[in-house]
Amino acid sequence: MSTNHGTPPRAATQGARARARQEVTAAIKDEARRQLAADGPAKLSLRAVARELGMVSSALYRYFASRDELLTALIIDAYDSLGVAAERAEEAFREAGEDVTPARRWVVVCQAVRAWAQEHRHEYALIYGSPVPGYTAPSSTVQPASRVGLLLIRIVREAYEDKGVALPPLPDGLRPEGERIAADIAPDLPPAVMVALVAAWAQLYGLIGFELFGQFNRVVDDDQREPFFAQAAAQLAHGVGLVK
Amino acid sequence: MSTNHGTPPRAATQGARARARQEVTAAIKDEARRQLAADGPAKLSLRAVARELGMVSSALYRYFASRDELLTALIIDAYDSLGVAAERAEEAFREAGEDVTPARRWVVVCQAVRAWAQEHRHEYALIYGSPVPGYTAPSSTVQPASRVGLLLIRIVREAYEDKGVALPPLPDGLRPEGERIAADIAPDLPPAVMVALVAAWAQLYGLIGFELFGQFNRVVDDDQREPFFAQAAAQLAHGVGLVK
DNA sequence: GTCTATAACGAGATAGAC
DNA sequence: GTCTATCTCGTTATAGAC
Repeated sequence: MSTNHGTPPRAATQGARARARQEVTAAIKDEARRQLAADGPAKLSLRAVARELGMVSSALYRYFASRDELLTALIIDAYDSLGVAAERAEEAFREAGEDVTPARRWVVVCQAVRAWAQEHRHEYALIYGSPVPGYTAPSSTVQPASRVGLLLIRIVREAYEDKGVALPPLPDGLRPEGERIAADIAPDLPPAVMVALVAAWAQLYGLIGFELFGQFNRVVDDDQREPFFAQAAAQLAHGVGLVK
Repeated sequence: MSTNHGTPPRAATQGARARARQEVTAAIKDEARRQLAADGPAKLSLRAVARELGMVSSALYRYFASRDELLTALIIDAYDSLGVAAERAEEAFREAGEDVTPARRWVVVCQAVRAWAQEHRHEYALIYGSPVPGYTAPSSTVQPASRVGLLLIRIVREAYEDKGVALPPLPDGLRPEGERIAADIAPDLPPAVMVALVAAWAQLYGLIGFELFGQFNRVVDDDQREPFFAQAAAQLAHGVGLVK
């Protein structure tokens, strides 16, 4: 209701404050990510972050109420960063590409996830690695965590609308669960597709995690991992019914 | 050169010592596994293990030269325990089962791995979860780590010998790598089979890890996870060319 | 030879008084 | 916000019991 004529106007003052707060928040998270890379999430300590930033530990509590809350912020940031990377890659491919088939879009998304994981291995470990002892993720992480999954669903859905999806029917025992998953997430897709999609989604992270965490070390040559992954991702696309 | 007539004979004496040593070693590892479950591998502490056992920390060094060596022992034990579980399940199925097809044997092994992972979630996290910060596994872990993989290869090989494997050829770019993997691990199998096998192997752990680490929480119903997994494992079998 | 206990070092975290 | 006293940790040196 009150207008503001003064200098500096209230909006600017609040803006400046908000900006400062945002900068400190960002600095805290950056330093926390550095410690994540060095010592892993289990040893993340508010005190150490504060020390490194030249602050006193109590000052940090103005920005994050607890270590767990800082962890949650890092997790949400990681999911969002991964989601944005995947979405951008898919969009760029769709806009620039010739030969845009659903299967190719699927592979592009898989490759984007793999690339992000390799550029952010510690954040990847944070969200898809072992759970942090003593920490349980709050429900605010659920939505960011689903971004990549929803993108994959969108690709399959559009292929399905164009009749570009072909899958054998589900075994009877799984039909009800397939219907439930579909009802929850993508009511327009048949149960068999949803079940295959959830499996492919998990399998994608098996491929990426094995490579990232060294399980391929004496198995797949370093310079062959990219084509190997592309082949496996294409097989996953086939597994959810996307035709070549 | 000196013979021993006394009682107890040397063999028994050594046996007793060796047995005592083995018992203490086992107690140390048991307590370490307990701490693994409570605080994760990053916080595993020799001192805490010693304290809990009523020993003094320096005494532990008679059994493990360092904290990392204790970790290595736990890792090797976990791989071996998992390998034995998978091998036993497969053997039991082969001996008792009617309808023993390669695809069914494959699914049985996958289910055994999943069951072991759920009964030993912290050991599973140790070997297939995020790497432990500051620890790099020595080469002595490589052989135990390959037990399950070799079992899966054996199943596919026997199916291949019976012409029970059908796979499309590899894309040209991956053929050399497929040949290299085959030459290293299973020279009698064609490159396309080996590439598909390595991918399926990684994907299996994606399924298991997602379920274990909570990624399926709002996606697959608790009581439907077993049939869901069985279906996915059967699809993996199909992916390596095992026919129904 | 094999084991355990004492003591210590250097580094880091933590709690609380000020 | 600072300082200090008190913890933990991995690891080693040493001495003595069996």
